Amino acid sequence: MSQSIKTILSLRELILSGELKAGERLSELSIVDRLGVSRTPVRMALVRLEEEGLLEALPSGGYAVRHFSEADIFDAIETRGTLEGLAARLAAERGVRPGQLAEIKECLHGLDRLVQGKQDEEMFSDYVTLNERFHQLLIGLAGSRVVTRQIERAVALPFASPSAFVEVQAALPESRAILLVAQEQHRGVIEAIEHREGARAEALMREHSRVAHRNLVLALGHQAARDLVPGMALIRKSA
Amino acid sequence: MSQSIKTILSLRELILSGELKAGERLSELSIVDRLGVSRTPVRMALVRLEEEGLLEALPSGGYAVRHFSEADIFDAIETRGTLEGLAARLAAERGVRPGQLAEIKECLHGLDRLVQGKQDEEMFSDYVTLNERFHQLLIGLAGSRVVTRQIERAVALPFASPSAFVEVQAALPESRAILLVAQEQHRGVIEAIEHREGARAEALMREHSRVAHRNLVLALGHQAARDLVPGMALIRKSA
DNA sequence: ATCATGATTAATGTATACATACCATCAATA
DNA sequence: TATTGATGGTATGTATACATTAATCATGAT
Repeated sequence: MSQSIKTILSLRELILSGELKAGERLSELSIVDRLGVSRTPVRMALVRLEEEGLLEALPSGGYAVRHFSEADIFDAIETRGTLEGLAARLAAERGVRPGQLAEIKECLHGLDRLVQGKQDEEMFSDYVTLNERFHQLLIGLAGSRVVTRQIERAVALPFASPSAFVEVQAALPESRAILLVAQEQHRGVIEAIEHREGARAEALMREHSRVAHRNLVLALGHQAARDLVPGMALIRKSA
Repeated sequence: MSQSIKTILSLRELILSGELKAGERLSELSIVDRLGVSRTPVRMALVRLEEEGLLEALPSGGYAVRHFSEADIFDAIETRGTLEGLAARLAAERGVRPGQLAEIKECLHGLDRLVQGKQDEEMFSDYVTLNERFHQLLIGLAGSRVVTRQIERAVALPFASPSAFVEVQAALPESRAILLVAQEQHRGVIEAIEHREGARAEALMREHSRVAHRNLVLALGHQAARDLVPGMALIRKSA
């Protein structure tokens, strides 16, 4: 593995764990000292993490750990929902190949089995995997490199991912109900795409993203659940 | 001006002008020879242009000039419209400060005066400036850093910008009609935001982006107009 | 006391030497 | 003849020395 990749992974971990505090300026040399690689891969990692949204470039040069408000998380989720809605609508309007449909339906049935089974840790872990796959496949149904790329950027933020709040969900009493609702939305979107119902597909996908909104609000209420939100270390009350 | 910035500007120009052909692989050394800067700023420029969407990273390392299909342009415009629609809806739902509203209304009236005046080169040049400003201000009305950032990325592609097809438009017989329609949409969006009509604001902003769709189709028909489309050198029939 | 100005320091920006991985070409052997 | 291996060249990856710019602090004058 290259030094650049190693540096990206290490830095990302340091940021998400809160070891590097939000707002903190990151000098290249301090990272060199900390991680033991030269400035070149460090610079590369800083650029990539800025692109990812974890860092912000300072006007005078250099980078600082970005901080987010609760409103930012909300907006990131809304943005993802909007773009996934676009993907779903395009898929419905343009039609999809039978093979693709079969593939995502299989994924859908896998999720069905999980949701109907008993809820233990393994189940939530499998759910995350299958859920990510579902969203990935759905984006693929739109058949658009441009849209795919844009969504990839939108979900790069740790709390914007479709599965960002599943861990939180697992700790909530409402978890089964939420899973059932989310799965019904999965089913509906595929049905809408199959029937070429663009508006329905879009609306459902948008609403689906609001499951994350709800989980966010619930998580912010329960102190225990807060710490399960990925990237929570970056959240500040204001700004 | 830094060497990195100079390299980015030079490379972008070479790519958009078609001097570097779509699909062509760019080795760092060849650029070093061509532009007379060292590998370090060249590498930085390559990373930034990949982020911008003009280059694609090859699996084996290195970069190639990206190429686009007509469908890609279409999707890029649709993506921008969707995100600007999101911004308009959020602005309407959340409300905007009177100062902001006054500012964009002033911009709107400036556009009014231009559209009603006679259409010469200077007018189209001013139109591009004011139109960019209008879109910029509108995005600001949403008051969301996350949404702003996402839109900035979406319009980075040369043909995705709100003003990408204005030059084309100027060369078309339908240009006055198109300008009038576009301006009516501008007016309607602001009115909708002012009246807190989220759905209307979103729908109008989406439809507004389809002015670019129409201009694209018209441009592709007229051979003379084709060359006025920014980034046309990157367009290939397939892929 | 405050502001300005200079020196000092520390940061990023740049160039380049060196390491390494990949690819193509050619030769040798099965 | 085909396939495999060795070998060279060319690319990117990395480290680091050097240049340049920006921030900071101290010192002086107003």
